[in-house]
Amino acid sequence: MDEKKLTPKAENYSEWYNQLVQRAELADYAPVRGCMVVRPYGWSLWENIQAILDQRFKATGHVNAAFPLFIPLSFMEKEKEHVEGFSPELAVVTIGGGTELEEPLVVRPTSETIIGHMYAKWIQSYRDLPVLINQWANVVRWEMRTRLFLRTLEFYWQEGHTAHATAEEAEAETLQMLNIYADFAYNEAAVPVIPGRKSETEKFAGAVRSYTIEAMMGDKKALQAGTSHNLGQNFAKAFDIQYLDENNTLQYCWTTSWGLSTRFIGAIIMTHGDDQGLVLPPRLAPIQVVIVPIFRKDEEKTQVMAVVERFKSELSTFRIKVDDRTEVTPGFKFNEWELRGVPLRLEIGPKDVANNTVALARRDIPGREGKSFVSQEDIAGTVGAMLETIQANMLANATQCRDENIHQPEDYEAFKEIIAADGWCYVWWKPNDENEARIKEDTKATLRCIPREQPGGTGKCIFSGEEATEKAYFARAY
RNA sequence: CGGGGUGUAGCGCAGACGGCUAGCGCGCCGCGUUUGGGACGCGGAGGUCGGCGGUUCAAGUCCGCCCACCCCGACCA
Repeated sequence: MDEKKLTPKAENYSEWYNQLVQRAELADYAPVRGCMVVRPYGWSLWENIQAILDQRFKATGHVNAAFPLFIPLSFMEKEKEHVEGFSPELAVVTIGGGTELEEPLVVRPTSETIIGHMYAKWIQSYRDLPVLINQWANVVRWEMRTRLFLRTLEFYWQEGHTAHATAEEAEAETLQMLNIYADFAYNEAAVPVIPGRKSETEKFAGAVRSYTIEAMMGDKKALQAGTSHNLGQNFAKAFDIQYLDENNTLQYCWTTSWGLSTRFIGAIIMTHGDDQGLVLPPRLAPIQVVIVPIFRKDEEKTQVMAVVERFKSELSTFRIKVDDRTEVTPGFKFNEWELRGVPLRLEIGPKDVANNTVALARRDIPGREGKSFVSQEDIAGTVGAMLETIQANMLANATQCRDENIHQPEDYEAFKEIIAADGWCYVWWKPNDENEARIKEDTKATLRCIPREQPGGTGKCIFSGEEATEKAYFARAY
């Protein structure tokens, strides 16, 4: 067994994922079961995700704030579905400073309740609306089975919470944020997600309607990569979030919440990663370009490093790293930066100095085919264009892979075969909780989403055969 | 929480039927030679063998209990 190589995806996908996350230094296991340490490289990736989303939230009128980690247990119990959904996975603090607390505190699994409580204080009039707040925070959910980034007891995310005067406004907000997530996934992460609505059984505990962006991982399992919920007046009624309208009538607000977490890093890994390791989309990569100088003698070193220095200043608008370590060979560095998913690598050696060239190796195309020699002239232009090409190619590859694995079976037998072979099914569906549960029992597949884009017309429900007006995606999921 | 597996150096592992100073590869430190796809030589450092208890002249090794982690299921962003 070659310890230098990752376990191939085809051999053991979970093992491939676990090794990759740790060896690329994205995250490590914490001394507490189910918890992770996000290492600097992984956190840097998260910071890039944060920066882009944060900018888009602000561009749509949202502001950031910070709410407490601890929530009175009684708050969680005020909204019936919410407490039913979350009580099994709450971490509860009962002792503080050595004495038993009068009321236990839950470590927030999400912040609808405590934010709802505050909104009730802050909102008096229709003039106070809408309230558009986001927070970047950590939350805790006591999960049974955990995996780095995908499901840990504690994870990092943003949660937006808004309050509106009308149902229409709340729905528009919910969809606006879903669109931001989908656009982010496509255009920044090169993850071709399918935006859609969750079924009754899959929706958020306490929501009227939940929307999701669903992504297909390399093993064809679905991953919910972001969610946006229309909470209707459920939380407004539970927490008395009321306002006086223009006619001096007391009204309940309409609220929403939406979140995207560090799980998205898992989505990036499993959408783009290959047997060499991580493949990061240029727009999000902590390091976009790594420069590997190659030389033997001091004289060569001087010449090579002169070019490297020039590149450093010419490429200053990119996130670059010069790997000038002398204790490892260039070959070692190539493998290491490929493992860590750097989109583009420049190799500069004596031959390049002589020829006024540089070797350009793109991560999205492994091996020799991804390597070319280009002129040193206008290196910034060349690099910029190549990074865009890589970004586009990654999205195209992921989209192709996704579409190749989505099938449209005509009957339930074919449906079961496709699910058994790890495919996704796109089928006519007449909403029915019991039938959905039966499909899950039969096949382990769940209704991932009812996509926003619909073909129109009607068809026969894949399970019941009844006339259905919508199509839905079914797949096994993380 | 059910089923399976694993705990020996930072990582990966080996240590019949108990036996004396616990070993190997990678990594790490030093010196030298190297450097265009995971370099090599020489010399080093590094361990309460997951924990507790038991059996024994003697326990990584046998027995019991506990703990942790991983994988596969049921629940979830």
